[in-house]
Amino acid sequence: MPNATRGSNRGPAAAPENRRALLDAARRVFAERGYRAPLSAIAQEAGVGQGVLYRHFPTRLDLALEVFEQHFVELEALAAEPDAGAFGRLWTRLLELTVEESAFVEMFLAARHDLAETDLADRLPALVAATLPRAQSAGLVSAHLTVADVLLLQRMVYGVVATAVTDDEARDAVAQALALLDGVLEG
Amino acid sequence: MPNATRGSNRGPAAAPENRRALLDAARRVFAERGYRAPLSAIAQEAGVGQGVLYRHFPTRLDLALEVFEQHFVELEALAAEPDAGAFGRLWTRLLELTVEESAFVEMFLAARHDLAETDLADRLPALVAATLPRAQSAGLVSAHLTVADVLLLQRMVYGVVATAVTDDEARDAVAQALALLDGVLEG
Amino acid sequence: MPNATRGSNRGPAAAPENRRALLDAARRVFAERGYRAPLSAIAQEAGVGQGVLYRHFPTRLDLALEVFEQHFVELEALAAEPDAGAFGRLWTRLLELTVEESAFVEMFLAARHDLAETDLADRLPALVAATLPRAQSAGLVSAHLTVADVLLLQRMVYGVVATAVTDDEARDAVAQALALLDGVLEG
Amino acid sequence: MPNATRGSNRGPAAAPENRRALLDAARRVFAERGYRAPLSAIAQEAGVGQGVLYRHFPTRLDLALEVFEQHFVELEALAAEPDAGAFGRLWTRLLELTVEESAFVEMFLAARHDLAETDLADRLPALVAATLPRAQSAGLVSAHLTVADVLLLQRMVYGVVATAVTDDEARDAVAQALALLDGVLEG
DNA sequence: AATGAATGAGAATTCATTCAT
DNA sequence: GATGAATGAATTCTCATTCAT
Repeated sequence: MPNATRGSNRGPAAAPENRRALLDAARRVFAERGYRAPLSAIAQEAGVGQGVLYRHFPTRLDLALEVFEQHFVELEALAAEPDAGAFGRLWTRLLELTVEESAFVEMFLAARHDLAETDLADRLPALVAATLPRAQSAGLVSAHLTVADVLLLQRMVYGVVATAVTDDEARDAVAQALALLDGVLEG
Repeated sequence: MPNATRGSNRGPAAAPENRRALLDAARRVFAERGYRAPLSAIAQEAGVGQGVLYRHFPTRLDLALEVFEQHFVELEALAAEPDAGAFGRLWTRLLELTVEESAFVEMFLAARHDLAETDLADRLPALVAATLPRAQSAGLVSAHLTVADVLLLQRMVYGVVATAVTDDEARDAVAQALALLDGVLEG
Repeated sequence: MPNATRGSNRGPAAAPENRRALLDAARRVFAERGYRAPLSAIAQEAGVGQGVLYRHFPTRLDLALEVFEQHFVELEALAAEPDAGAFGRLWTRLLELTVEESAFVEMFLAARHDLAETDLADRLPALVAATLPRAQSAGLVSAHLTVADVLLLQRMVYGVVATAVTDDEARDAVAQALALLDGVLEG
Repeated sequence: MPNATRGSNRGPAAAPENRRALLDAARRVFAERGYRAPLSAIAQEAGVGQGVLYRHFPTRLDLALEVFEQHFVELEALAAEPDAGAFGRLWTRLLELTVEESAFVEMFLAARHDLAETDLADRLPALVAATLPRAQSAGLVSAHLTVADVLLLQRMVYGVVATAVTDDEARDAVAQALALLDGVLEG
């Protein structure tokens, strides 16, 4: 019979705050210790009990999905802009995310199999499909490039980052890779 | 009183055999259950006690390194052939390994940080450096390609495989990626 | 500023209704998931907050007692009828309860030790004592049977039900047991 | 990364001793705290680590089965004797077990559903079937009694014990129940 | 008086590692 | 040198209970 410890029960009002703290903690902990880090570490880092974590995010995947979600929201906002430059900005931000948030990469890799059941995999293609044609019409991107090609290019950049030893090396290697791919991307 | 075969303790003579069995088991288990599979599973699969595993391979990394080693030996044999086609065969085999032994990819990713202290990272560049020039002289490969470029291309293929959902998808995606990269590779 | 219906807090007026809902939920949940089912499941099934459950029933036992109480009220009504057949109807209903509400049996077993402090144990004997003599005078039941015997017989039926694998088997086994006991019960 | 604590590793030689200690501890703990007692309590009571418990008995049921097994071995020994009195001695011991080891009763009840997949349920009937006819031929037991009847009678005694408040009350109540059943059992 | 989130202790399970034989 | 059992810390998940609102 667990004893609820008398102490700082800040009541339901703390719920949204706790949720936010958990997401922040998850991002930090996943980044530092990998996607398989103990959930208890995340709860502790967020300064909440284990139960709160489970209430807000029943599974590890729910937590990961929410972290992914935040990034997707940002990308979708970029893709929603109607001008021809939207694709370019989307692609740029995607590369930035890939390079800067290498934990995001690792998390995605680790969660990949679990994610199969979600629609996450379809959201990025949709964004590319929505923006690529306009960029091609405007002559900003090679007309031969398909949506599948773009996604493949991103996966290739992914590989460079994933195999990089340090963040700096990742940055340099991606730059070099993009130089190699120059002819492929541009018209 | 020689009373050797009590139980299944086959004595010192079995050491090399055990070592081999452990390596085979490690490859199978890593492939099936990932690099983080329990070491006990490997010992069991090899049909030896846990202690034997620890005697031969004090850490998980030692086991992984040895598995990598076997692949490197093969690649080095390919690179050692003196003809202009050596680079092509090396590259082909490298891609095969990347695609077919996806566990190898995962293992490498998982062990990456631990591997930083080893010389594994330098051996592949050495092989490329030894074979690429001959292939370029023979006009088989674009003269603009550097050793660094080749390694980068391999990492890109890596990314495609690492992000693939299934082995089949990996194969298809790599084929498509290579088609995209065609202009880069060939003269 | 009366701003009552914020959320679904229906206020004090809902108290009796909540109590009833909790009892119904408790019966259902105990039946489906056993006496050790999480209290939160009962609150949820009742559609009320956890706090309400604790307000109405401070302990799991209070909840169980109340469920028992409802059955006792029914049995006491049967025993209150003044005719010679009252004992027979009481006995019949007792057997039905034992057989049909197997969760009731389990609950009683599980709560048995806690129940020792209550007067539950005395109420059934009282009902038997109140009705048995009239049935014996009318020659409906063996004159040798004591109140203690009847209670013992019920416990024996209990044992048959408690050890039954399925409800159907319980029914059959009780019938067979009663056949065995025929000579004991009747005059 | 769990640290194996340096300490009292008495080596494999302790295995049988540990197994015995675990069984004894299980019997004690089940008796005192019920079949659902924490497994950790059993390991502690036995003076071994949790892992040892899991090695010897992967599931709670395995532990319970082994405890049951010990009793069955005893009963089977009784039933194996070829004289007409075997049934009587089996029945007597069965009642003793039912009464004296009330934890055994509780354990059986609690494990009942898990036990469905085992052959435990068939072993007791087999013992009765093997001994009852001889007792009947010798006129020691009513010729009308079937194997099913005997098992039913045992379940009825079971019920009496299961619903008893104390061990003493159980003993008295069983005696009284057997008196009631006298006519049923004897010829 | 109701709500429902927070708390954290408890229990099950898994493994890396050690070590007696 | 091999065996395989022992150890126990670490992790996940569950709930009884409290309490701010």
